Amino acid sequence: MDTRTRIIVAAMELFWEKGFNSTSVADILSRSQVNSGSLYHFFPGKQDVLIGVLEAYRDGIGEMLLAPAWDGVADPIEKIFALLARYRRHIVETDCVYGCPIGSLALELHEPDPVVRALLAANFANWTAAVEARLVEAAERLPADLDRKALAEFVLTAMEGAVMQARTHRDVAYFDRMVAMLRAHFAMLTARRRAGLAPA
Amino acid sequence: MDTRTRIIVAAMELFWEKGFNSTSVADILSRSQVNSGSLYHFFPGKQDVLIGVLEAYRDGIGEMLLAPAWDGVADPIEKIFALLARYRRHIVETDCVYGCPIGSLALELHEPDPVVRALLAANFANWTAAVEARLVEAAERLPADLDRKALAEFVLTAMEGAVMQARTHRDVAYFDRMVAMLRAHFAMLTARRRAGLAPA
DNA sequence: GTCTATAAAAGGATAGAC
DNA sequence: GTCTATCCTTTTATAGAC
Repeated sequence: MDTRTRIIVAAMELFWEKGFNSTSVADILSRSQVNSGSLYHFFPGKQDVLIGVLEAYRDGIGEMLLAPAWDGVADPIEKIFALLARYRRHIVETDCVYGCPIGSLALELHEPDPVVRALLAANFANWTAAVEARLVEAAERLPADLDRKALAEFVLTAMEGAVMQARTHRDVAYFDRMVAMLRAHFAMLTARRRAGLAPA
Repeated sequence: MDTRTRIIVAAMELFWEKGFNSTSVADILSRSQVNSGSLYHFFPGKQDVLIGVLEAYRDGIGEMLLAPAWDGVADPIEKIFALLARYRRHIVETDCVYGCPIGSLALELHEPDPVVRALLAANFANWTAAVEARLVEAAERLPADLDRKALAEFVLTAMEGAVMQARTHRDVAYFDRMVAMLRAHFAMLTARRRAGLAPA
């Protein structure tokens, strides 16, 4: 693994574990086994390392997140819940300290520069686009007048909020209850489609 | 206003504007017009100022948040949406940089000490308890088998997630679409109650 | 309880040889 | 591209007079 990549990987881990502000450049150097001079050769400053990390998340969403989550799952709506199940696994495996790396950075950085903010937004947009595509695949089971973009975003916001609650309360049950509510929401939508009713 | 209160108020504002880690003790001293010696007379350290801030939020939820939001609103379900409208106003008034002060701290602090974590959890618990109480008031319009605690938490998680999205994209529309989805959810629940159907 | 001065450490970033 | 040494600023916290 080349030096630049080692730095990005180390920073990715550290920003996720401790946040951006609580991670020092010394932390990154120590974990990546790189010297100060090398890091500043590749990156003008700490903020540019963050940009590299956010680009890596953006470019890796398919391979790192979606593909593993959807392995062996064919049904489009089940793919959405399989994605949520992936987050549940992260929560359990970290004893409920898991935080979505993008969501945590989005709330930690109060005055991000435009490039950073755009990358955070792009990461969220890719996530919802992937969910929205599954809703399009399942179109015949959902109400014809459904706002698919809004529902895809709703899944993301519910996931982010639930991760926050599970983490704060140190209890996966908060995440599970969110999933149950979303399941109920989808059940009511498909019921509405089957009944051929006008919008509720 | 006494010194201790001035410190808490200044810190409350600063933690909300810049976050905990990005606020220095010097920032708090400057805004509150207090000297170093006085601050450390009242608080052992910066973290204890945070504890004071979280206690103030916890003790002030009724007066600072719920009462203003519910002024002139009688219907229990509308009170829930009036609370969300309050957040919408904050978002608009801050040009979409608004972040929920508790939610932001919950994600920024990756290894909070037990007292801080418990206070964050207590703040969330009070919020959902207030929503849950409105759901109890509206019980006759909702399905009998509804998990009211889960729905109250769902409202909180959706709000937190939507505030995150609106802020990251710098666009209230993300918040508005979440509210529309929640409205649809409530509409489907009340329709289910009126139809007297079994759980979807 | 409040004031000023300052200690002690950590942080981001740079210099310059190799 | 990599190495070591180091500068400079910021930050939390303390000392001790009043």
